[in-house]
Amino acid sequence: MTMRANPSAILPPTFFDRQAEIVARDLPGRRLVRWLAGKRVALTITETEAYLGPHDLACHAARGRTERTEVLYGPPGTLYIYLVYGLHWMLNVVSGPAGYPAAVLIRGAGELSGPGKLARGLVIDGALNGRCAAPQSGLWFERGGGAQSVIATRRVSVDYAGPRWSARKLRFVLRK
DNA sequence: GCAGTGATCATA
DNA sequence: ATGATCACTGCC
Repeated sequence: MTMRANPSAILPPTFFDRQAEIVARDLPGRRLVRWLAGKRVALTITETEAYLGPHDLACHAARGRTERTEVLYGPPGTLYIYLVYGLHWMLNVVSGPAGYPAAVLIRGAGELSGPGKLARGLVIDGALNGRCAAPQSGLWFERGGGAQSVIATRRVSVDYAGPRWSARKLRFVLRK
């Protein structure tokens, strides 16, 4: 009989109830856990990006509350998963208080480098959109080491947001 | 360098 | 209904 997760290791909604920038900086080094075909797959998060809210022109919420962005307004720890370029699913976690539309994009974990490859590798798609990051959804986060050194850089592919927002160092990469 | 791919959203 | 855009990837 295997435990799906050590309950005390699971990052609870309160972990995500902080500014997206703080959460994004805190996640590298922690574990992304996926329950797949009766097996636990746990990968160390290597790369994240913060999308700060309606004022952040790179954030989907900057273009208003729509059917797609609705889950961004949900409680912290909600999964926001959407398709981009018709091909790639993006895994995000809603951060900050309920009603405030901000999120953290998980860009890499384990050997999976790049958000599209991460989702594909862990069999993540729109079926998880709007679910809570918890064992019952089959995808959650655990403490792990954390607190290792993290490098902040500019976010990828957000030039459309203009120089002010594309210049912000809101991408966080685990230093090896 | 740039094509593929289709949901989403604004415009009408 | 139509067209532009896109938080990417893989191949040239």
